[in-house]
Amino acid sequence: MQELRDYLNQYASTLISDEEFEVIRRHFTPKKIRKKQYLLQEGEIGKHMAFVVKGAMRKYYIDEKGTENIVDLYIENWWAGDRESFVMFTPSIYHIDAWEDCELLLISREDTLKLCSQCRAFNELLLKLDERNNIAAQKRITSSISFTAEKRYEDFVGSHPYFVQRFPQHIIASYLGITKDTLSRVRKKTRQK
Amino acid sequence: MQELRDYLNQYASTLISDEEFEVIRRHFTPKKIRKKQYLLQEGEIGKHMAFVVKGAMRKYYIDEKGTENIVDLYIENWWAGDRESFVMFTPSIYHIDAWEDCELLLISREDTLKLCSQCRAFNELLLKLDERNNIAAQKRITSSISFTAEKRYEDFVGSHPYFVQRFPQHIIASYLGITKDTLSRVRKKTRQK
DNA sequence: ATATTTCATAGACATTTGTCGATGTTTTTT
DNA sequence: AAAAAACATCGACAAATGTCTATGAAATAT
Repeated sequence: MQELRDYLNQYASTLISDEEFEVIRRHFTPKKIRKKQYLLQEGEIGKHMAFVVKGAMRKYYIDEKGTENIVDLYIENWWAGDRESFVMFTPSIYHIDAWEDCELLLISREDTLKLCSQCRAFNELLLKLDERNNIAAQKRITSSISFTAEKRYEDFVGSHPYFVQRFPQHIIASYLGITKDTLSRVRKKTRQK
Repeated sequence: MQELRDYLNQYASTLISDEEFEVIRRHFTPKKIRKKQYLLQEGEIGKHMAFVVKGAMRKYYIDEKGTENIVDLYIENWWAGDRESFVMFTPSIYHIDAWEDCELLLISREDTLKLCSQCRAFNELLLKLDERNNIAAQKRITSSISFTAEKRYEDFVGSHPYFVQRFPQHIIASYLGITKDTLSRVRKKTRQK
């Protein structure tokens, strides 16, 4: 759990006390899942958000052709989950599975709301997290609607170097909204410079 | 200001009292801007978020070729601003200007934080708003990295019918990350069905 | 150690989307 | 009312990206 505490302290405006952390800790459930296992499957309701203590995960949906379209990637200190399903209690269109063996900390919607009203630090965390997520989402949208494949990849490598080491190219290509073949071409071109 | 109050009540878990609204109201500054005027220009720090009481706005950045790339559109009851610049106090890469004459309510970063800690309803609002924004952003990302131009437009018309009436096609095309010519083709194809 | 699966690259070709210049219409400005 | 600007569409061509099949290397499972 120390990982979560360190993480919270990064976001809180003041250090989290032992008692405070004890309250927070009690609302999370540890869970381990092995490579290739699902945290969430299409059609299910995403009852939990998962803090990634260790491991790597991906979120994707499967289109009419049966192709996996990766929409999110997660490693340590990221939150995995389908926010829409989690908030609205609607069936998810996404799958989330483990790309590596994972250690997670789960929290339910109910406990999120409870913690949020009970614990100042947690409320703050959520606000800042969403803020950060929104900023990141805006950047990703800007990039995906107006950059070429080449620039998108450059950008990605620059801002997420760790992801490049943890996931193979065809996964990253899909995350960027291009095919593995196009990514391969882009990399070749870059190499020649 | 009634517009803001109605809006807040949609999000608050309980109706907002007169005193409470008075506190909130005091933190906002009304501002009118005419068509084509800027709310924010590239290089400036986005010191305010703007609640759109009336009118229509767009947010875009200008690339090396001098092309405007629309990244966001706003009409009544939307929040306009560059969140990154607003939160981090960094110069914005975006322009935000009025597409129609606008009535806005501005709030500064400082006042946002103040209100947030003073007023339960406002804190709740921010949480829910960010939540909704994140969900919408996820959808837009999913759409822009994995749908064709045709499906993206269909999707857009379905979820934002009002925008279609307020903005010309070349603006919407840019928002979707395609050219006006491609959108014109897509529409022609759809018409023939 | 061997067999199997996953991964990255390549080339040929198809499809989608972008670019550009032209045209006619509508809207706005003067 | 006339002139100017903004808008939507079109066609021809170019560029970017997708599709598919094949190949060899690397990683993983048996």
